[in-house]
Amino acid sequence: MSDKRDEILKIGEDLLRQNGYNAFSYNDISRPLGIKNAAIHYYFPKKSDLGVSIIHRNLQAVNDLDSKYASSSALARLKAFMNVYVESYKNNKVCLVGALAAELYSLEEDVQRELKIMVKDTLAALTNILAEGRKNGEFVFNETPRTKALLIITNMLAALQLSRITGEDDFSIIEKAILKSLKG
Amino acid sequence: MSDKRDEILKIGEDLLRQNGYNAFSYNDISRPLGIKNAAIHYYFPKKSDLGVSIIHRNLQAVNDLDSKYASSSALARLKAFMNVYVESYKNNKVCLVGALAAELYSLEEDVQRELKIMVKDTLAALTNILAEGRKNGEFVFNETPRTKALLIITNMLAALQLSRITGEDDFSIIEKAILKSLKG
DNA sequence: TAATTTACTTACTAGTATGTAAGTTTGCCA
DNA sequence: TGGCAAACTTACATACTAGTAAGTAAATTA
Repeated sequence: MSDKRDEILKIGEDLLRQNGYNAFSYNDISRPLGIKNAAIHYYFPKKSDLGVSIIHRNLQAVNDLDSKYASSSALARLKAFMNVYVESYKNNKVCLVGALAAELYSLEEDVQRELKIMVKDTLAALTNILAEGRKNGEFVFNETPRTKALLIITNMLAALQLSRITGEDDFSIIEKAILKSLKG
Repeated sequence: MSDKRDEILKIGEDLLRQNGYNAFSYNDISRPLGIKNAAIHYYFPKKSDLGVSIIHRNLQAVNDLDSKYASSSALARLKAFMNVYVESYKNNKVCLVGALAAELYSLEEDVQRELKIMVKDTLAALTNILAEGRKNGEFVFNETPRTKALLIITNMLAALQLSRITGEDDFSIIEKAILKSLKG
């Protein structure tokens, strides 16, 4: 995989998560790289190809994280999971799913399809962490693991969106409340 | 306030909440109304004027709801509040805040400003309902009222975004979990 | 060394977006 | 009945946008 292809993906993802999918153009990517917009089409013929690749890269990151921490405690795995959102928060970005979900019906079909896969995988990963954590006594909660995962993911996803607006440190408040809610 | 102005606002809001702010044009609004795109500019010279008005209309709706149920129980008020999201869910739309938050930095300054006001007001309204509900024994929760409000709003906001993707009835699962979490 | 591939650039098409300016129709009001 | 304002339309300017086609220099491979 070439350097430039990776740089394009990185800049594209940044723009997508800062401004939205329909708010960035190939020129916005090519300009900081000092190349022409047609060069982006060389790597990603259509914008949807870029969109799909950005999601794919994130999906791999989720899976890599999952296997890297496979033998760690459920709490460590949860914190690694949540850290993805913490990093986003520090950089004033929303998460990929949150960025794309709002514009869902304006997205090309292949992008929608890849997004669905990512959501399914992410939700499954968190459900798994929660289920194991409860089994070994690390976590306490009343909902089913999948329901609790839904609650946590929605909290984190929207916390990123909201705290950009309120300007307060609402993200951290929510983050702490989630961790507290898992203690008996 | 003219009929047409209201129709424009309604169609604009629908498009905004289905596809996103940067995904609809004045033509998308004028076509179903059988008028020309320049006619929309007559009512809303700039797109940001339309954006601001759409938010303003929603803000009023939140406040109207607030005063309409002023003398009702906290649970009834909470249910009225949550019903706004339930209606959105039925129509496959995200909420206004969720739609705009994702594209925040691509929005014109006046739209960003109005959005901030709406978020502040909405959060204050829910915080109030929760605080009163706890005071009179209707609700039980450990967090501060504002934190609990943040948790509930993020749950609802992102539930709308996520359930469009998963295709499951995850919205209803989350809705029930929220209500249950307020019982002692 | 010749042929081919990679990684682009140049130049362009076609379509769409926001927005403006000037003109037209319709109905009301003095 | 004359004038004026509301609610448009017509026509246009400007600026992007995604995407394509053809060409090119440099590196790689046969």
